[in-house]
Formats: sequence, C-alpha cells, structure tokens
Amino acid sequence: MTTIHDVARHAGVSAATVSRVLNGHRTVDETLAGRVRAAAEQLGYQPNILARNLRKSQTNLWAVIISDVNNPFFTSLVRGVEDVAQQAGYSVLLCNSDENPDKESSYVTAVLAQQIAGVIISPSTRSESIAQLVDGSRAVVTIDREVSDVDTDAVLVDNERGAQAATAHLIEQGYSRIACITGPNDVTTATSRLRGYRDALREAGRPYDDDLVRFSDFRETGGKQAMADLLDSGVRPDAIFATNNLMTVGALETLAERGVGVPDPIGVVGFDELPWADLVRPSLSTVAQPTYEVGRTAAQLLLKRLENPAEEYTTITLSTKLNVRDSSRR
Amino acid sequence: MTTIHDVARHAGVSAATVSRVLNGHRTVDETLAGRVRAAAEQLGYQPNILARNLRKSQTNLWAVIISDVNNPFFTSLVRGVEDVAQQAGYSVLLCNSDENPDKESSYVTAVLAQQIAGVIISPSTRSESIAQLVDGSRAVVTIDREVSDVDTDAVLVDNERGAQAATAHLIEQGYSRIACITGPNDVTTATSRLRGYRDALREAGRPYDDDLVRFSDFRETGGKQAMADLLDSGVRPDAIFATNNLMTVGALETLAERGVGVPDPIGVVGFDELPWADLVRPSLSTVAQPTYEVGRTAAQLLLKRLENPAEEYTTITLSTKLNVRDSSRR
DNA sequence: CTGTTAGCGCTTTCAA
DNA sequence: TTGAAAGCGCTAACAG
Repeated sequence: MTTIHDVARHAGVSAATVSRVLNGHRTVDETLAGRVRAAAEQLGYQPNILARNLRKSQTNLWAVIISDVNNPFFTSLVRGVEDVAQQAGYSVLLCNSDENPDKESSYVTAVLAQQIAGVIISPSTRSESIAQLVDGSRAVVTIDREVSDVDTDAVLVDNERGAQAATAHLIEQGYSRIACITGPNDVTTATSRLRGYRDALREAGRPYDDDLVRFSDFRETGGKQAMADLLDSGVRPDAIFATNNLMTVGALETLAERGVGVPDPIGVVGFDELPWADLVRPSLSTVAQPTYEVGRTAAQLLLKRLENPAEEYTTITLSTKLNVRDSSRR
Repeated sequence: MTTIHDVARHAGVSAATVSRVLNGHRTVDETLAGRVRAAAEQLGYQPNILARNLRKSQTNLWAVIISDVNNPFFTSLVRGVEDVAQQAGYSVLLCNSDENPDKESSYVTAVLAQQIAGVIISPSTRSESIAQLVDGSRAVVTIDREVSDVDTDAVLVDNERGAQAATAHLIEQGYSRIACITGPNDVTTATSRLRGYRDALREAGRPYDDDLVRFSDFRETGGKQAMADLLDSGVRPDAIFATNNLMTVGALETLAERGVGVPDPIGVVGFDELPWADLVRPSLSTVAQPTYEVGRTAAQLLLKRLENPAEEYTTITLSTKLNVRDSSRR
C-alpha cells in the first residue's frame, strides 16, 4: 500500500505538502503541486480514509434513519439522498427504526459512536433522539415529520394542503359522507392531514363528524381494521380519505373482501403515491408526495450544514400533487 | 471524551490490559478484568471506532450493492441483510448500481478504499468488479445472479424450477400458446428462467417456439414493449410468463392499454412477488422468491466468512413458491 | 509557501 | 499475565 509518505518522497516534498495539494488546502506552488499530482497518479496513490477519519474525528458517512425501507415512500426518498451523497463523496448508511423508539435510539447511539458526519432522520414520536444527535453536534436534517423542542434543518411536505385537496375533490365528486382514516394523533403528519380534511369540509360548508374519523397506526392492518370498523359501525361512509399508503392498502383490502365497489358506492383517495396506483382496477387516486425530491433536498441541506455549521436553520416545505384516478371519480 | 487511557488509569492498569479485557482477548486476571469493566462502566467509556478501524485496517461496515432500492425485490432483501448485520454489530452501506457496470465499479473502488469489511452484491453482467473485490481480499457474497470465473459464497434461488412450475401451471390451465418475456441473455437469471419455461413445455410434449420468446431488459418499459411486440407480431399468444417483476408490470400495462382481458383471453404469471399482487383485479399470479431470506442467508454467509476466511465457498440455493391467483386461472 | 513535529486512540508485538 | 512502546496514515499547528 502506498502512503502519503511514498508520494512525498517520490515528488521530493514533505507529506504535509502532499496533503495540502490533495485536499486543495492553502496555496501551494504550482510546480510542486504538479510534481505531487504526477507522483500520486504514477504510484496510484489512494488516501487511507480510515487514517483521515481518525485524524479528523469524523467519517465521510451519512446515516438515513427511517422506519422501514420496505415502504415505497422511503425507498425513493433514500434514493434521492444517495444520489446526492455519492456525488459529494459521502456514503449512506441505512437504518430501519421500525417506528420503534428504542431501535431508533440504539441507531442514534451507533451514529454517535461511529462519528458519522450527518444524519437524515424521519423521527419517531419522541424527540429525545434528535436532541441527542444535535447535542452530539452531528449535522441533522429531519424529514417527513415535525419535531418540537429541537431546532434542526427540516424538509416537510405540505400535508395540510394535500389533504385538503383530496377531500375537496371527493366533495366535488358528490360524495357526502367522507370518512378519514388517519394515524396516531401524536404524529404531526397524521394531525396535519386530518386538519386539511377538516378544513376542506368547513370550506364546503359540510359538517365535521367525529364518528367518521378513525385514528389508526399508519400500518396496513390498522387501515384494514379501521375500514372494517367504519363499515360495521353504522356511520355509512360513502368515501374514504386514508392518510398514508399502508392504511390505504389496508382499507382497500377490507373493501375487496366485503365486495364493496369502488368508486361506487365508496370512493377512495389515499395519501402517498404507490408504484402500482395506475395498475389496480379501479386505478387509485392519491396525493403524491415528491419523495425523491424530499430525499434530494434533505441531502442538499445536510451538505450545506456540513459546509457551514453556523448558518440559520431552514425548513423547506414541498408541495403535494393530487393524482385523480378512477377510485374517486363517479 | 474518555479514552482507553482514562479507563486504564482509573482501573490502575495499562491501556493494553483494558483493550484485552474489552475485546475478550487472551486471559486476563479476573480481578483486574473486573476493575477494568467497572471503570469502563463508571466513566461511560465508548471505544473510538475510528481509531480501532485505523489500527485494524478494517471497518465494521458492510456494503450491499444492488441495482436499485426502488425495486421491491431488493428492499426486502436489504432488510434481511440489515437485520443480521445490526445484530452482529455491523452497519450497512447502501449502493445502487443501476445495472450500470461503471457505477458498480466505482462503488467497488469506494468499498476497497473505505476498507469495508464485507460486501453483498447482486453482480451486473461483467465479473471484473467481483474479481477486484476478491483480489482486494474483501469478504464477498454474491446474490441473485451466478458469476463465472470467480469463486465466492453465493445465495441463489432455484430459478429454473420456479419458471418451470409457472409454465406448467399455465399449461395445466389449458393455455396453449404460452409466450415468455425474459431478460438479457447474458444474465443468468434470465437464461435459467427461460430454461425452466422450455423444460416445462418439453415435459408436457409441447413445441418450443422461438417466436413466442422475447429477450428484453428486466425493466418496465422493456416488458411493455415486448408485450406490444408479441401482440402485434401475429404470433397470438394466449398466456405470458414474464421473468421478473418490472417486466410483468410493463406487460400488464400494455394489456390494460389495449383492453385485452386477463386471464381471458390472455393468462399472466410473473416472476417475483409484488406487494400488491393480491390487490390488483384480477389478482396476479407470481413466482415468489424468498427475498428477505436471501438477504438473511447472504448476511449469515458473510458473517461466517469474516470469522473464518479460509473456509470452503458455499452456494446456497433457496426455493421459490408459486402463488396462483386470478390472472392465470380460467 | 513549505517542512517539521506532534498527535488522533487504538491494538499488538515484545520483553519482563 | 501484564506493561511499555511502537505505529496504523493522516492532518494541522507552528516555525521558518
């Protein structure tokens, strides 16, 4: 293995100069710099990243902490992060927290121990982990969910507007008893989307009825149960707005099992695009989030933060897009 | 930050002894060991992983090099790897090669430079990258595709049997002009699955007709085009066996666009399970691969290899499962 | 602008 | 069984 000293000897300079040239630090005489670059090239020199890491007490790694790579919402987000990271010379560590605060916290500990440069995290409900990261002076960007108590850069999506558009669309299609299956009420995405739903009802002069709302868990089984419950409880909804992709799937399962027709008698719109929304019959109306863009944007914020740790924190909110398909059109 | 020396001083021993105790090396007097552990506990000592990495010229990182996290086939595989890795104290770097040998090779270079401990890779067609990894004496496990020339541990799936079962099922359902849309003929998964298709025809005493076979690219657009081509070319297939998930989606798109009914007049079976196979109408018959298990198994092989680099190479072949649903039942 | 020097914190010979 | 000491390869403070 060729080291920086080999290059130095070969170029007739000191190791420090080689380091300066290769890292673009300070100004180095062009003649020397040329000799160094030539020597490095000739010897096929590859800097030892581990040594650099130790010296700088920092790795060239990012961690992305999400609840589950199996959720298509996250895969394309991860993809967006990775594309930016790679270009900037960082590698991406993948951490699945499974919405489990303990698992999340154990990853945070690992991140701190590994001296990861930066973290992009979709936080679970507790904010301690985030605080821990910020205290450990890691660059942190939160995505998807808002965190109170702790200041960080953040990339969010306009959940309220998205939910409002979805609900307004159902109203406009003539549905009158629109139910909402949302997530846990301590998760901001769940409450924002519920708020959008309520706003749309109010704007249309429709009553808001608690009986038509179910707080579930953002999981498939939860959506399935909530849907069954809505059908069984006698509230007779004629449309469903489900606030994430997994619960939408669950709701559809119940409807299919019971032989209830979509969009008639029951219309469906789900939050989150699904790769197969166009393929199902009827095709599924969704509120699409720009997931790849969320990942890209978060990565860019992280990059900025690493370059300039003192800068003001930024929150970027991206827009959703309502994709009207057959499941809500009658 | 507390270092190993702090612990040593606090326990009244040398740093070397602390290291030995904490790594379980050699035999250390139980009294001293106890003092060391107590001191470490008390000071909240966390070993500096970066220093250890440098010293050992190796990280506690694994890389998973796949073509694209957006493909559900890979997400659950990655999940399987991560679950094992985390338990064993490794972290997982995610690398999307996009089936692009250059990108793959650039990741391999990065892996070598980062001194990653082990690599799990779904190799593109060229085997140079694998050779490079093996030469660089990284522990390597290949998955999904067979690699000639280079010896590694491997986890495969019984593609031939899976394809055969799918085709036999179509025959049994009374389809007589069964087409096959397969991948590039330099990719082993494509050729194995085609072989299975052919075997099934032969066993049933059916003719094998080149005109009913299309070599495509394992992508959605490729499957879409191949399907269109089959419909337009006058060969009049009455069933389709598509050899991966993305091409199955493409084929279904063409069928939907043209208003061709499934399973009548055309039956469809796809290789690879899809999370929504049950949700589409008609539900989609698939050859399911145990993707999570593939990931788990690969990770376990990697672990073994790291423990004992000299061991014989193993290839583990897992079985597929035919999930018969409505798209192939008439 | 360049070189010397001093570590980063750990593991692992080597000698006791 | 234990400790002293060396050094992994790099960067950055300092001196020239």
